[in-house]
Amino acid sequence: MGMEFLPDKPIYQQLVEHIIGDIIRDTLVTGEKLPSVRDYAISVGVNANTMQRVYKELENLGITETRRGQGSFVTENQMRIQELREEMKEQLVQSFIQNVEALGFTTNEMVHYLQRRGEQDD
Amino acid sequence: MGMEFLPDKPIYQQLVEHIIGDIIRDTLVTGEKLPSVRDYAISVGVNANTMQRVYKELENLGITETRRGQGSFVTENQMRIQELREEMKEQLVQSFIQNVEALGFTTNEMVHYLQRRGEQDD
DNA sequence: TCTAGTGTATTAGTTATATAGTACACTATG
DNA sequence: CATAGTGTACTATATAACTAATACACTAGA
Repeated sequence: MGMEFLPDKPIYQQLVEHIIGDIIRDTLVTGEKLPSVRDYAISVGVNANTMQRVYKELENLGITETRRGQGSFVTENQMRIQELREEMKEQLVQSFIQNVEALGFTTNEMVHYLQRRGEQDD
Repeated sequence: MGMEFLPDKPIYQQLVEHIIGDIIRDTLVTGEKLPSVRDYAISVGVNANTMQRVYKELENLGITETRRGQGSFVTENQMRIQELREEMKEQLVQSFIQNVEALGFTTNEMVHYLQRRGEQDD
C-alpha cells in the first residue's frame, strides 16, 4: 500500500505512465478490468479524484474503455496499444534530445554514456 | 528579442539550462560577464524577477560569481564547470532511464532508437 | 425496487510559477 | 561626493496545476 512519487512531475501523470508501462509489459492484458477508481486510489495512497483523472487520461489515450457502473477495461484493440507504444517512445526520445541539446551535449555523447550504464546494470 | 519556452517546465528552469548549455558549448567562456539582470530579462522577454531567480540559481550551482554593483561573471573555476557538466549528464540520463522503465521499455531498445535518430540528423 | 459498487461532476483549497512595482545597497567613475 | 549602473529584497497579485471533499448518476444483482 502506497507508492513513491517524484516531486518534479504531477502524480496523476506518473500513474498514467506507470499503468501504460504495465500494459506495455503485459502485466495488464487486453480486456482486463482495472481496479475501481476508489480501490486503486486507496491502494496507491492518492485521492480518488487524482485516480479518476488518471483513468480519464487513459481513456482519452484510447487504451482503456469505461463502462459506467461497471468499471474500466484495457482495450481489446491491440493495434492501438502498439501504436501508443511507439508514440510514447518517440515522445520520450524527443524530449530527451531537447534537454540534451539545451544543455550543450550531443546525442552521440549521451548514447555512449547510456551504453556504459547499460553494461553495468545487466 | 524574445525566446520560446515549453509549457511543461518553469521558465526560470529552462533559462538556467540554456545558460548552462552556453557555458558547456563555450558560447559563454570563463570569466565572461553576463548581461545585467534587467537587460537580459528584456532581451529574452521575461520579468526581471524571473531573471534574477535564474542568476541566483546559477550562483548556487557555483558556475557564476556575482559582484554586487558590477554584475555576474562565469566562474574562473574550470574544474567546477567540468564537474557540473558531468553532474548534469548523469542527472539527465538517470531521469531518462526512470521514464524509460516506468513506461515499460528497456534501455537497450531506447539506445538503438536514439542511434537511428542520430544517423538521420547528421 | 433497494442497495452496493461503479464512474462522473462540481466546488474549494493549496502550492508553484510568473509577473509587477518599488525600495534599498553596493561599485565605479566623473 | 553625486550619479549611473549594477545586484538584492520585499510585498502583492494573477494564474494554473494539483489535490481534496462531497454530492450525483448509472448498472447489476439480490
